[in-house]
Amino acid sequence: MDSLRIYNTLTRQKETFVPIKQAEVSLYVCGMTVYDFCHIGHARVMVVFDVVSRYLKYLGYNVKYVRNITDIDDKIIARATESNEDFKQLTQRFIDEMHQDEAALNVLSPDLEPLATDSIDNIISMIEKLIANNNAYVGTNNDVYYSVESFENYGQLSGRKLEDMNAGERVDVDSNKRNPFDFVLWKSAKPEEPSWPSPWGDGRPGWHIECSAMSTCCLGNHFDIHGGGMDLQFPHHENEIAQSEAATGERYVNTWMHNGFVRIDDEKMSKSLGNFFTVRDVLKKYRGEEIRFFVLSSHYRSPLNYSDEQLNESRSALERLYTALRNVEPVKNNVKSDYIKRFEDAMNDDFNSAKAVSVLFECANELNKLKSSNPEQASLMAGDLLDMAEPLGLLRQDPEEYLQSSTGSDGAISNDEIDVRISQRLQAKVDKDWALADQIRDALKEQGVILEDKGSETSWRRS
RNA sequence: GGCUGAGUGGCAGAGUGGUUAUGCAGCGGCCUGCAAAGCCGUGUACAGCGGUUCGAUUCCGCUCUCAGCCUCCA
Repeated sequence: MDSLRIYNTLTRQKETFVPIKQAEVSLYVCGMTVYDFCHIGHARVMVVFDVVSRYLKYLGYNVKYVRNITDIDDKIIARATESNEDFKQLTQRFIDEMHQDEAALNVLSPDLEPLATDSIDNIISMIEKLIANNNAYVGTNNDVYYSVESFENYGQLSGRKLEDMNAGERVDVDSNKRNPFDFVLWKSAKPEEPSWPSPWGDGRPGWHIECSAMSTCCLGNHFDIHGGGMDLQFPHHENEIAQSEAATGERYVNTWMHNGFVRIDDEKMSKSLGNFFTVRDVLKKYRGEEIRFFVLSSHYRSPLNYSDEQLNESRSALERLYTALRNVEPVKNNVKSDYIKRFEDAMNDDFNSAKAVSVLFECANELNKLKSSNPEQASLMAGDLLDMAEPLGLLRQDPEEYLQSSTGSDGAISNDEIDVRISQRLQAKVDKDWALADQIRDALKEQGVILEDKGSETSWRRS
């Protein structure tokens, strides 16, 4: 397989990826609503699309990656009221926190991170177009609604028909709407709520319109890839298509990508279920790269079960890869090796990172063998390994530093203390006091430090 | 009720119409003072029932089970 194929939710099949403009890719991903810390589900979106963007660049595309920030909505207003804080202050705080989590996961910043509140003008003009085109109407309560019946292809993405959906089964039907599935474009403000002036009175944008406005503004009316979590398929992305295509008269997006959920005990991790772990929490016990590896160890569309066992396995797996890279000077390999080809085959098959990662392990095995027998070849092999890891955002750290870095646990023994213990043990070894040497080694092991003797030298790592 | 998707060895997780995934764990060996790391060897997995086929875990049908969406959620 020599060209990239991507599963398109719109057609429910893998398609050969052909960008609209040669050598350029426009990518939009629905980002966070910033009223709380990111959880592992958010981490998955960030990592998955970071890899999509990195791999497209690896293939030589000039990528424009936009990921929006939703910084105005009901939950933000509610949370700001709760904490008696200006909503802007609240959202800025969590934007900063989000950036910290991203950095910990080695997620590169998108090229653009537009804010909904910076896009009010675009949102208003898009709503005006929709009203002019008879795709939207002003309700008796002065809210502006999109009329789903006015858009012929409504339901194309989620594969559902208006008549098949059970309106009002779980949520009261809003009597201001002409059709229960009509959705809000502009919501008029209650007293004390943040608001912006508009032709329909003071208010704020509805949830879906911001993404239509920001994506088309940043990437044009018609762009290549739009991504997000599975749960955004309906109604969010369905509504984005309806709004954008009705407003611009053009095809909106070619390829829709949706990542699967993170689960806890076979149940979706979500805010509403309350069964979520924040990235911040998990970083107390695991390295960011371990979380990243965990995310990439399964295909992005599959469910991903979160558990300590899984994270522990990711830890062991990364240890193996970094250990292979120890004591070898990587050299860029100008020949495309078999490993690289197989890696690309895997990634070209709808970003199959799980399969791609397995190639890294085979490469590491080869590297381990070569290290003693053929140092020059080993260097090239290490170069290959790092080249493959790059688009995955893995193995970017110095092996020794990584292996000795903190695993997040509090109260860990310091590097200096470890050095002291090791020199004590080396003396014991010289004295052939094996009992003492073993005792020191066992004690360090209890503190998460593994010693490895090589001749008269001892190296260590945290595990 | 409608619409998706999934069920793989002890665990996790790819993949394939007939041949080794990969990682972790286990077992045996080499190495080591002993370890660790590494290397070598080692596992008759593909929910069930039918069908197509010379041959199916892989294709088709049915059944069962699970998850997701139809409401805010990545």
